[in-house]
Amino acid sequence: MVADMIPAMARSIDPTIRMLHALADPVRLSIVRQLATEGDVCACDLTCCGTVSQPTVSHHLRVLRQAGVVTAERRGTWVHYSLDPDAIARLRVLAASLEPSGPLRVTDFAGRRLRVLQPSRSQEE
Amino acid sequence: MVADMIPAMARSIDPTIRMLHALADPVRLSIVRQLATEGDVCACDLTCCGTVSQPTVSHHLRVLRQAGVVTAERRGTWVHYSLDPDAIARLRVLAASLEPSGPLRVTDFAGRRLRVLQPSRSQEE
DNA sequence: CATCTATATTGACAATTGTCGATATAGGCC
DNA sequence: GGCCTATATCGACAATTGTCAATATAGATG
Repeated sequence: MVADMIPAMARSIDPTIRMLHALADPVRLSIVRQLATEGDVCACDLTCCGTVSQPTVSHHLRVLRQAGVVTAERRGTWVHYSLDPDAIARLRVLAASLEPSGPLRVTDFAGRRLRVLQPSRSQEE
Repeated sequence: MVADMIPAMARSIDPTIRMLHALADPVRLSIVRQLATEGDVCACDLTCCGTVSQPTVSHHLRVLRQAGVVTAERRGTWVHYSLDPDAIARLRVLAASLEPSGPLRVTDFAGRRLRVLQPSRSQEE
């Protein structure tokens, strides 16, 4: 119905991108870390401990939900959030797939490096 | 000198956020995956295989460099890019810290769940 | 029903982002 | 020096994002 209104990142086909994007925000990563520590947190606690407004927290929780990072369950008036273990597993799999010893890694040609230069200073920072 | 011109995300204090943000783009994750597979790739190969222009690839490589995800070394005319193993290690550590069995995890109260509701349908998707 | 609290949505805005064409820089080679 | 190729930067633009105040919705309780 309102499918055309879904933002591009939310409708990105690659769930890994959606997960990374959801995690790549200070407020959202803070929420995720709190959920990882405390396991099951009421939205009101997430609201109170942050530096941003309640609608902003609600917005970030929606982004996390749509990315599959968290799940929500209503308990009466309150809504409790938890990390989705599958999402964390996907993150671990991603890290493993990028690891130098990863399954698909083709080794670079041994010792082929000619010299190592830092990228010219002016462009960094 | 031009310090005021650095975008907010690039000067984010949390290197984890910078790394996640750098990975949370289709073009950049594609580059990172190619580097994970092939190990050491010339920028010209990254340019040719993509669907975006050369300046765009160069821009994304800069984002990845500034986030510490990749390193660059010049070999004559060419610049070869590699994944920074430290960045991948940081990603693995992050995944581990979010894992349900993670070190800081406080278990949720056993069996305390009252009921499980999907968030109201209209807001998802 | 009315009222209260918790959470979500809407609408607006400034800031950031991804993209490109044009241009600049750097290195190799004649 | 001049020329060629590879890469980076610049300038501009549309699209997306994070944020808030205001409002709406949902559930509990009187």
